[in-house]
Amino acid sequence: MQQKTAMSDNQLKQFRSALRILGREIGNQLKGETLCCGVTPAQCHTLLEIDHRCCVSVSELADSFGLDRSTMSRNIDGLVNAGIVHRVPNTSDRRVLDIALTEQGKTLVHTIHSICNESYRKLFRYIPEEKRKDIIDALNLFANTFRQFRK
Amino acid sequence: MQQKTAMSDNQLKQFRSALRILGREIGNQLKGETLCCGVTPAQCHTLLEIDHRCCVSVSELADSFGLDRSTMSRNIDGLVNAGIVHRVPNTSDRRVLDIALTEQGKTLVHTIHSICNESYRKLFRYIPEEKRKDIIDALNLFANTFRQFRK
DNA sequence: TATATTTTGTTGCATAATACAATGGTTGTG
DNA sequence: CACAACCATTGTATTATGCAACAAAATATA
Repeated sequence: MQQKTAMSDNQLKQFRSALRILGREIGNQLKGETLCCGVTPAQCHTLLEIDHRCCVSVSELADSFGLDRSTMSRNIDGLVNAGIVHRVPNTSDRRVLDIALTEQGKTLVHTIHSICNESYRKLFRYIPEEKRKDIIDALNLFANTFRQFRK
Repeated sequence: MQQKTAMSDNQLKQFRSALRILGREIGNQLKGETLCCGVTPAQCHTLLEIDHRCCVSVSELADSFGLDRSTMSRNIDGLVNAGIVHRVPNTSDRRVLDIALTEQGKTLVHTIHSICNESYRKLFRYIPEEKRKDIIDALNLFANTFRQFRK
C-alpha cells in the first residue's frame, strides 16, 4: 500500500531553516575566499560559470543566474577591465558576444579552484567518512531538482 | 583496514558547482516569495531569524548572519518602519535593544512560512519519496557542520 | 521585398545591501 | 573614579541589482 506522503509543515519549516543557513554560509565562504583573489563575489561567481561552460553569451550567463542582462553585462565589464575575460564577437550571429577566459583568467580560475577545494576539503574532515557520499549525492540531487523546478 | 580517504579535487569541484547552484536557487526562491509580501530579501531573512530565536539583540543577529552590526541595524530600521518588529530596551543591560515581532509581524511571518512551505512542498514532489529523508538529513548535517566550521 | 517584431547587448538611473569609520551611551574592571 | 570594552547608530563609499530606453542585428510577416 504505497502512501502519497506529503511533507509536514514542521518538516518543511525546519528544512527551510537549514537551507537558509546553508545559503548564507555558501555565500560567506565564497566572499572570504575570493576577496583575497582580487575579484568581488559576483565576479567570482560569474567567472566560475564562464569556466564551467566555455564561450557563453551574456544572455546565457544572465539566464543561468536568473539575473538581468544589464547586471551580467556590468559584472563582465569588471572582469574585462581586470583582464580576466574578453568579449569575442560571434561570427554566426553578430549581435552576440561570447565571453571567454584570457590566459590570465585561466590562471586565476585555477587558483580559485585550488583555494576553494582546500577549504572544503577541510570542512569535510568534520564529517564522518561514511556520510560524505550521502551528502554529495543528496546535494547534487536537490540542487539539480531545484534548478529544473525554477524553469 | 580503514583508509583516511581525502576528497579528490574532481569530487570537490563538482560538489562546489552543485553548491553554487543551490546557493543561487535558495536566494532566488526567497526573493520571489518575499517580494510579494512587501519585504525585501534581506529583511525577510532577518525577519525569519528574529522569529526563530525570539527577542534577540542587533549584535546577536549580525553575528549569526556574519554581517556588520551597522548593516543589521539598517535592515531592522526597514522592518521597524514597516511596523513588523520593534526595538525593546533590555532592562538588565541598557546598551542592548532586543528586537521583537509586532502582532502585524507575527501575522506576516505566518504568511511567509505558509507560502514558502507550499513552494518547497511542490519542489519535493519532484523528488522520489524514498530519497526525501536522505536529503533532509544530509542537508541538516552539512549546514550545521558548515556553521560550526565558520566559527 | 519591405516593414514590423524580436533578440542582444549596453547605458542611464534608482535602489538595496553591505562594510568601515566615527560617535554617543553604557557597562565592567583596574 | 578612570579607562577599556561593548552596543547600537549614523555618515560615507562601494557593490550588486533591476527597469527603462536605446541601437544594431536577426527573424517574422505582410
